Amino acid sequence: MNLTPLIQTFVLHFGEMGSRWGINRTVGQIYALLYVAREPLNADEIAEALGFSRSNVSMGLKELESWRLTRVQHKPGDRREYFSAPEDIWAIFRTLAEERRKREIDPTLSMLREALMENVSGAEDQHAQQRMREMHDLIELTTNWFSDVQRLEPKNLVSLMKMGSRVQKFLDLKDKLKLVTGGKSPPHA
Amino acid sequence: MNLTPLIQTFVLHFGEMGSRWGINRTVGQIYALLYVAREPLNADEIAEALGFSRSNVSMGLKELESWRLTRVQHKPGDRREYFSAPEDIWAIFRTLAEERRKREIDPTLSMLREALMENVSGAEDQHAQQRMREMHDLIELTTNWFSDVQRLEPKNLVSLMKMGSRVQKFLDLKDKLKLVTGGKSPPHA
DNA sequence: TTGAATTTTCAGGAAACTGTGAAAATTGTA
DNA sequence: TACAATTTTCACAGTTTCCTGAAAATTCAA
Repeated sequence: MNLTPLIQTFVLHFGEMGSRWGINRTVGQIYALLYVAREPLNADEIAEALGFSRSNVSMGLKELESWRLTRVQHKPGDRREYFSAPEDIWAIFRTLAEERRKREIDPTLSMLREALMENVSGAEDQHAQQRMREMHDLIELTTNWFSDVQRLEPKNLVSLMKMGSRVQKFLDLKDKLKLVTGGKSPPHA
Repeated sequence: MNLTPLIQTFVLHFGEMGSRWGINRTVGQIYALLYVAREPLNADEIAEALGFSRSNVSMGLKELESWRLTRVQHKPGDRREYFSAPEDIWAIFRTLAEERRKREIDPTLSMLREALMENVSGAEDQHAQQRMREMHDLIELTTNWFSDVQRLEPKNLVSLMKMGSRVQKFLDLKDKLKLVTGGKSPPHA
């Protein structure tokens, strides 16, 4: 690895973290490198910088592409592809959340919905269905809310977050004044 | 596995999902089983139901305990320990979030803070530091907000979530009326 | 079309992770 | 204290995942 110590620490950390998240070390390191790099990098430069084989880098980049986390561009007079991470970290965050939803949450919700359609009789199964319903409702509520909120302008999202739990006071306000919504029922209810 | 088909599907699904999340299959299946079980189960019952060795179950349960996701109780005249998942799924969710924060987010924030303290000169490192700062700020903002919001009563949390992005309208209201906060600066700013 | 540059695929060795049974340790009771 | 019940530890065999180099495929310029 011919990286500055600063960048090396960062890259190694995300390699480790990746493994805990079911993402392989190579992929974590490649993305960490792209994320901090000043310029887009080609596959050879990545392999060189991280000490991985060229083919390993190729597979890692494909994996990242399947997550829509990279941008590819070309330089004039150079056939090689140059990879980078998006400038906007909120965009990265959103993409990550969308992909995880598609790959993990949605299949889980489908499985739960099918299980809840079953007509069961035993007390064991009835209880299990009740628990699955609770899980289904929680997952559906939180993910719908998450994608709702992510549609806000980043600026507004930040100010919402900075309010933290004081947002509650506005909900109380709403209950008292019945303003704005005029009593319409909420979505996803 | 001598489980009803309904429960078996659920258990197998979480075994698979677990692997994608860096949680091993055994642990995922054990927790799925505890989650839907009507009664607390002892280790032998779990091993029997899932077809795992007794020792594997023992290790899986220890792992779950280290995540604070299980409750242990005893039956009168029976020395064995009986395991269950908490009744309240919001509590499970909160515990999971707290543990992940402790294990993954906090170490990452420390690493980033240390990297940001470094006094660097090269343009490469200066850019890297800038990117790390953006990441640090985003992680800190979202996790602080998350733990703030999780302190709300579940009932209020649910109504907040059901509002989705319409919460924005209340922020506009705040800006117009300068009510409630009276212009105090927000936390974590 | 040819061929050099580049990327991708893939078989198989290396490394990491899992799951087991046997043995050790712990726990509770007589 | 002794001992039976129960839980935990651990070395190792089995399995999965990772990574590589060699070969195949693709791309593009001449």
